[in-house]
Amino acid sequence: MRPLHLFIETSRPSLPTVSSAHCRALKSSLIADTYTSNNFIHRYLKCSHFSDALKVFDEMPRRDSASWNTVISGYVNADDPSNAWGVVKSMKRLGFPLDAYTFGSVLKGIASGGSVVCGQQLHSDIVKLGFTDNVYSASALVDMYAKFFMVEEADRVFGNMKHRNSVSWNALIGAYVGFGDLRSCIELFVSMEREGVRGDGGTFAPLLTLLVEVDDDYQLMRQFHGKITKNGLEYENTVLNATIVAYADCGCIRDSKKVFDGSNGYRDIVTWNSMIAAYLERDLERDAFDTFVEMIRRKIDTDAYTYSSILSSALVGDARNPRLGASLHGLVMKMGYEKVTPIANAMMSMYVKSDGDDYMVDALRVFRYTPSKDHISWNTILNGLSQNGLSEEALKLFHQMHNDHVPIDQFAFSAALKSCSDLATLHLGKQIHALALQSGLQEKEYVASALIFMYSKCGIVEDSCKSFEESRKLSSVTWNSIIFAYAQHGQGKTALNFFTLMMDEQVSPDHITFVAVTNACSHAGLVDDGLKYLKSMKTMYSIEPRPENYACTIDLLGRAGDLNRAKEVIKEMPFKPDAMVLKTLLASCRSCGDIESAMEVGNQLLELDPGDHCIYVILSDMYGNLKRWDERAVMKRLMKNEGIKKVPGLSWIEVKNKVHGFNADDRSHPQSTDIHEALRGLLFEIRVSDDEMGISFDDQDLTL
DNA sequence: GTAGGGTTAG
Repeated sequence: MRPLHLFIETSRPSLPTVSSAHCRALKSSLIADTYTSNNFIHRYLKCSHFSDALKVFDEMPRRDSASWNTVISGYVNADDPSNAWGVVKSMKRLGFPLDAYTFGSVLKGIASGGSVVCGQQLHSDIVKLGFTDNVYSASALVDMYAKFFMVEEADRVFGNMKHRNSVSWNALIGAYVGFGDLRSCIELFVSMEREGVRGDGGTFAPLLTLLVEVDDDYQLMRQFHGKITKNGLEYENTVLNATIVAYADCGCIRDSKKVFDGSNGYRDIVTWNSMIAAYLERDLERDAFDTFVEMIRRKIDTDAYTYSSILSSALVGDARNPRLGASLHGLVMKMGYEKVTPIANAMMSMYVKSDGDDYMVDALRVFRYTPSKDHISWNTILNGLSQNGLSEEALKLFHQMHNDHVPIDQFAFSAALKSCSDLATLHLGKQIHALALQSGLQEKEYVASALIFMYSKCGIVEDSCKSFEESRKLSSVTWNSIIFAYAQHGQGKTALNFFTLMMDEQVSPDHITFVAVTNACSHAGLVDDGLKYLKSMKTMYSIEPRPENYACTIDLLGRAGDLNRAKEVIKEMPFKPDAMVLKTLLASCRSCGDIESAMEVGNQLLELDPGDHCIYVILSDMYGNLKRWDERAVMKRLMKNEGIKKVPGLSWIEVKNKVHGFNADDRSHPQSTDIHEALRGLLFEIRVSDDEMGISFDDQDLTL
C-alpha cells in the first residue's frame, strides 16, 4: 500500500528553473555533451517531468550507462518499479552492459513493489557479470530477498560477500525483523559489532520496533538505549523516533515522554507523530490529543499520520468537547485529506466507535465517498455494522466483499461470524466457516473464537469444540471462548476442565478468562469455587479484578440466592460500583425477591444512569409480582414522565436464507396468520405428549 | 547515476 507519497511534500526544483536552464543549454548546443544531458535528465526526473526527461534521453546522440541508470533510478524513486524494469530490459536488448549502479537502483525498486522473478533474473546477471563482490549490488540483493521474506537466500548472498558494511548487515537484520525474530536480530547485531562494524541508525531503528511488553524487553530496551547514546545516535531522527515508540511498546510511557521532552530542537514531524502513537499504544487518548493540540499551537506541520492517529482514537463527542468529531472532520477537509484512504478509514473508525446518535450513517457516508477503498475501509465498515447490531447489513456487506473480490482476512471473518452469532443463523455461519477453511484462516485466533461463539450460540457446542481443536491455542483468546461456550450450555464442569487444561499448557489467563470461569461456576452452582477463583486472580496470577469480574461473582451469588454475600462482595471492591455491577445486583434482588434491597439499589442506579429502562422494568415487575399495584403504577408513571421506553426483546428465525425478526405480540409478518396457526398445532402436540408423560404445563408460559 | 532505517487506519 502506498498512497502516502501522494501528499507528502518534498522539496523539488521547480520545472520553470529546469526548463529555462535547458533552453539556454540547447541554444549554446551544450546538449550534445552526454554529461550535460544526463544532468538534465536527472533534473527533469527530480521534478517528476518524465516526458521531458525521456525526450532528452531519446534525442541524445550518445548515451552512456549513466544515462540509462539515471532514468532507471528516476522510475524507482517515483515508485514505478515496472517501468524501471522495462528500461533494464531495453538496456539488455540493446547490448548496454548493466553495472553496479543499475543493479543497486532496480533492485531497490523491485524490493519495494516488484516481482521476485525479476529479482532472481537480476541475481543471475549479477553472478554472470561478476558483481557478487560489489557491496552495493550484493547489499541491494540481500535487501530484496529480505523484503520478499526469503531469509535463506538473503543469508546465502550475505554469506558469500567478501566485504560487508553496515548497510549489508542492516539489510540482513531487516530480513529477521520482517519475521519479528528478535533473538536472531540480536545475535546478528553482536556478530556485526564483533566484525568491527558499528551499528548506525539503520541498525537500531528497525530493531527497536520488535520490542513488546513481555519478560525483559524493557531491560533490553535500556541496553539498546545505552548503546544508541554511546554511538552518538540518540538525536538522529529515525532512532529518536523509534526510541519513543519502543519505550511505550515495552510498557514505559514515562521513558517515552522523557526522551521526547529531551529532544527539543531535534524533532521532526515524525517525532511528534511518534509521541502521539506512543500515548495511543498505552490507551492515553487524552495525552495524545493534548500533544496534537500542542502541535497546532506551535504551528508545527501536521500530516496524514497525525490525523489518522488522532481520528481513530477520537469519539465524535466527549465531555471536554462535544463537537470534537465535527471539528476534526472539518480540519481534515481543510487540509484536503478527506479522500486519502488511511484518513478516511480513521474517520470511519471514529464514527463507528462513537455510540449515541446514529453515527453509523456518517461512517457509511465517508465510506461511500472514499474513491479508492482498501480492505481496511471495508473491514472498518463491516466491523461497525456488526458491532452496532446491524447484523443483516453486515452480512450483506460481507457478501458484496466476497463478490467484489475484496481480500477477506481474519478481521472480516470474525466480524461476519459475530453477526451470524447475533442472528443465530447457523446456515450462513456454516457457509462462512467453509470460506474460512478455504483460506486457511480458521486457525487464526479471532476467527476460531468467533466460530466457537457462533456454534455455541446456534446450540451446537460440539462444533464449538471442533473449531477450538482446529485453532492455534497460543493465547487466551480461543481458550476463553471455549470456556464461555460450555458455560453457556450449562456444562460448567467441562468448562472448568478446559481452564485446568489451559493452565497445564501454560497459557496465561487474563481477566476475561476469569469472567468465563466464574460464569461456568455460576451455571454449575459451584459458589465456593467461584469465590476462590476471584481471589486467585490476584494472589496466583497477579491480575487485578475488574468490575466485570465482580459483576460475575455477584451474579453467581445472586443465582445461588445468597444476596447477603453478594452485597459483601460489593463492599470489598476496591472501586465504587459502576452501573453494570449494580444492575447485576438488582437482578439478584429480583431473583431473591428482596424488594427492599431492590429499591435501594434501584435508587443508586437511577443516580448513575437515569435513562436506563431496565431499572424501571425490573422494579415495576417486582411490585407486580408482590401485587403492590399502587407502587407499580408509580414506576410506570415515572417511566412515562421521564420519556423512557422499554426496549422490546426481539427473536429471529432464519428460513431459506432470509432472516425474519419478531417482537412479542408481533403480527406484522405477512405470513403471521399461517405462523400462528402452525404454532397452535405445535402447542397442541406438546400438550398431548406432556399429558402422556404426566407433565403438567402452565398455559401461561406458552401463550403466544 | 547505486544499497539499509522511524510515525497512521480494523
